[in-house]
Amino acid sequence: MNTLAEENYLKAIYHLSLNDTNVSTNQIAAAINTKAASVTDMLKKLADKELINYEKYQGVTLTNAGEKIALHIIRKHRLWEYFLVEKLNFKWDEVHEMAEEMEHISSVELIDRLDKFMDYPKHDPHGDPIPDRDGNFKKHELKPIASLNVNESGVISGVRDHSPTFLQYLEKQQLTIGKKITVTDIIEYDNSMILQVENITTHISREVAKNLLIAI
Amino acid sequence: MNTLAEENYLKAIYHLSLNDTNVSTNQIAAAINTKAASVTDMLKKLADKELINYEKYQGVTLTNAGEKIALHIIRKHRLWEYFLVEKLNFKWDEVHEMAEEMEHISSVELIDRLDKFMDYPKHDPHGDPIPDRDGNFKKHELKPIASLNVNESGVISGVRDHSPTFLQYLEKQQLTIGKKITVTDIIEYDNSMILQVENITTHISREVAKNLLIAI
DNA sequence: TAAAAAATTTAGACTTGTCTAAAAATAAAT
DNA sequence: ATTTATTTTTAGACAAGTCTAAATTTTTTA
Repeated sequence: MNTLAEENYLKAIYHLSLNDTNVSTNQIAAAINTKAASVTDMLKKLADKELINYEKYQGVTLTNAGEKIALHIIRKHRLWEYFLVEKLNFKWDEVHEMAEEMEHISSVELIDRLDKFMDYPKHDPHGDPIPDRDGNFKKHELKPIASLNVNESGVISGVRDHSPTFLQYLEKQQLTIGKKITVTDIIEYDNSMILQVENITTHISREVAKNLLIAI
Repeated sequence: MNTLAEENYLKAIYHLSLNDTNVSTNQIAAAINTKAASVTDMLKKLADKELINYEKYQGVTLTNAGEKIALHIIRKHRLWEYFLVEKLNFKWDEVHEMAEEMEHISSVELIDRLDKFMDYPKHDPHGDPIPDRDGNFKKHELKPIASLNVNESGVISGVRDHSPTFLQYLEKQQLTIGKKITVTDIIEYDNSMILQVENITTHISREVAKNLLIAI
């Protein structure tokens, strides 16, 4: 088994890999809240274990083995988040920190039974896909509301910013997963958007529109 | 917050305190699977934090603060065990190791909601009492089946040995929590006992009779 | 009650994961 | 294409938790 620190590095590298193929030392340091020197040390260990491909100064990629571990941790994180929201009635902005601890519980059998108990959910409370036990998931293609034109519609299906502040704001505006929205107007001056969310009208900034995703 | 190691020491000391008021270094070392020298080191740290009363060579007791932490960990352990058995359908001999990890999840709110979700169970799958959020529980008085005479009865309410082997044996003999048993005979030769368990007759050794508990 | 045995503590070392400060390599800019 | 700035790595140190071996204290036993 891997240590808690190793798991956190692999997870961070996985997430960063979604934006950049090669992940840099500084990116990891920022993501994991450590110093670059500490990251370098850990990268050597992970490379020794053949969980990452690492060449000095060149950044890293996950090996298949490393990606498998990362996806298993992400599976656990997202299943526990689903559990916390659906069974224990937490709000979607409250569950991240708890899941951050729970994702390190090791039993595979436990997580498979949890999955079954909740009837194999496909997405976590923020719309992120839950990998199956083999690490497979279909990444539903999403695009920001910001990419819509006037009179176009979509179903809210994910967020790009997972911060509690943003999630709380969305909750208050009823901009939650599954809601159908239509862009009724775009204000030229600041590119902010007027949305029709079911029978409510909402005005969101460009910033929000960029971070709120709909299914393609 | 306390480290994982500290939590494990406090828990071990609590359990050992139930049998001996003063817990010795060697007892802790055995319980926690470390060496006596390591225990001494940790005892100093716990004493500095005022979680235990420690005087060199004299063994330790928990302070109120230490006991409170221990009871909270035990609360979490037992609630998770209950969850694993009642919600995820694990058997009572399968859950200890998993709960051993889950008991260190820190959120108090999480554990209180879990408690509510399961409708405030009073005992874990092995019959051990679950402390409430303040660390209170009524320790139901139990006695071993070995203390019964012929024709006396009782309801199985706990075990003294929590090992999977013992639990599996009991399961097979249908000697599980809540079952009513009556002693129909005691064999003079080896003090083994013949039990009537609902409509089944079972023969158990003295050893088993000592480790299987009924409500007084 | 003095010697032997057992339990406990101290001393010193090791591993994991982190840090700061300095050195080296890469990337950016004039 | 050099110099400058940025990024990354190395070197050396530290805290937590553990270990072995040796020293010390307590307990047991003759």
